Amino acid sequence: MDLKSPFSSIFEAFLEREPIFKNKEALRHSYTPSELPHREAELKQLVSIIAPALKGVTPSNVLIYGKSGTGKTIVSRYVFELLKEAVAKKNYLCEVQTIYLNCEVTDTKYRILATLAKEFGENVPFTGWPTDKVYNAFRDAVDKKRQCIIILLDEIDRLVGKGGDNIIYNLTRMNAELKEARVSIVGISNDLKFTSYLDSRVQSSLGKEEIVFSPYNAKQLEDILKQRAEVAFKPGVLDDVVIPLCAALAAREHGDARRALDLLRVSGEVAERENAERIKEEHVRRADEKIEADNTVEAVRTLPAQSKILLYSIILLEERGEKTITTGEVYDTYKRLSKNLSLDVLTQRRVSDLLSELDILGILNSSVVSKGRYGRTKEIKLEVPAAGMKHVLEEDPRLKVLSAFRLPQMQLTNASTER
DNA sequence: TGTCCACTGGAAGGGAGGGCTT
DNA sequence: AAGCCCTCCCTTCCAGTGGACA
Repeated sequence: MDLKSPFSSIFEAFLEREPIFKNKEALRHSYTPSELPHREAELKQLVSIIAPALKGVTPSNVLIYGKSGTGKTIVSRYVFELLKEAVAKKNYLCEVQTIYLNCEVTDTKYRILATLAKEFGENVPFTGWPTDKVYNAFRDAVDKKRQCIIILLDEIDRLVGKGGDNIIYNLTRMNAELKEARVSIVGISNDLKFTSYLDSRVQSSLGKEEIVFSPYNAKQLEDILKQRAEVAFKPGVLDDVVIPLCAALAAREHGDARRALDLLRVSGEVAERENAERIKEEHVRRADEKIEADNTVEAVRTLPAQSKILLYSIILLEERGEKTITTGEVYDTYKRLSKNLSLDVLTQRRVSDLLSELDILGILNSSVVSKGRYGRTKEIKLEVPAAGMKHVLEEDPRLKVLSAFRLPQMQLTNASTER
């Protein structure tokens, strides 16, 4: 290849460009900074609850509440790290072990017990054993020696209603069965009302101590961003307005520090892609839009096939100019599309659940309305741009043929459902 | 005032799919 | 291979309901 071609310098130019970032990792959620601004009080509170473990006294169970991005996880993990360091330094009376579990990932009784048991060297399969057996394996493994186990259950509210409340009960009652070891639970929940769904015995045992993380305000978010920006960016690349703007935009969303960090990082990426030397207000604005759009596209792309068809049905109805879209209409259209694709047709009951899931994802908005004599139904509105989403859906090879599908024209009378 | 529509949403349970033990 | 167990997705059944209409 002729290296004098006009493209030959493209890579060099790319490499020579002064990057904006010094260490982008500092803006990731997983990064643990050396200090946690505006969370000193919560940190001390948690330390004071857990510290007795070092003296061989079983710490009370703790529940930590707060919305997403208020620093619950990072503070807890930070405290766990401090605890580990303390244990490593001195020979304390009691051995202390900490375990972190995210209940969004590990969301069933079986999986939690299996993960815990594995943590203690037990060989438990992904599935197959009766849950009691896994529990026994875990309990016996823990009880082999005198030690204090502190289990951090992140997003503990995810366990409720999936049979997982049972596991919380088991874990909180476990000490009664242990001879040598002691177990304490630290639960982290986004949902303030979460305990009300629990058995009252579990409620009192789990909520012995409670710590509430209030949302950050814009000023506090600014401090956090400043601290991270110092590590993440080269000096002088940030316009003065950038950090306050990121903070303000994130504060609008219940003071979510994660959102603020994402915003700052994506702003940097947008600027970098444009070969800009500094990050300016416009980059932040564009980053904000990009994050929003990316989130929904990703959510839609990863939907199961049936939900995609359902969403496609709603888009078609909206394109046809329906002012109000009801469950019945969606189900009708969905049936046609599914038959068109020779896929199984789910029942209306199931479809109703899928619609609720789409609602929770923020892809659509449904509200139950009563039309008097004409029954009760959900009124459904799309929360995403129809045309753009149609495109995303048609990317799915299974749905591709639907681009040729045409809905019959709107009828003047409310035709009853056909079979 | 009662009726009745078009659903909603809870409960129970079936069965496929994964994986174990004996 | 047979007999279990767990999870996920789904169906079936059904009581409940807000409000327009007769």
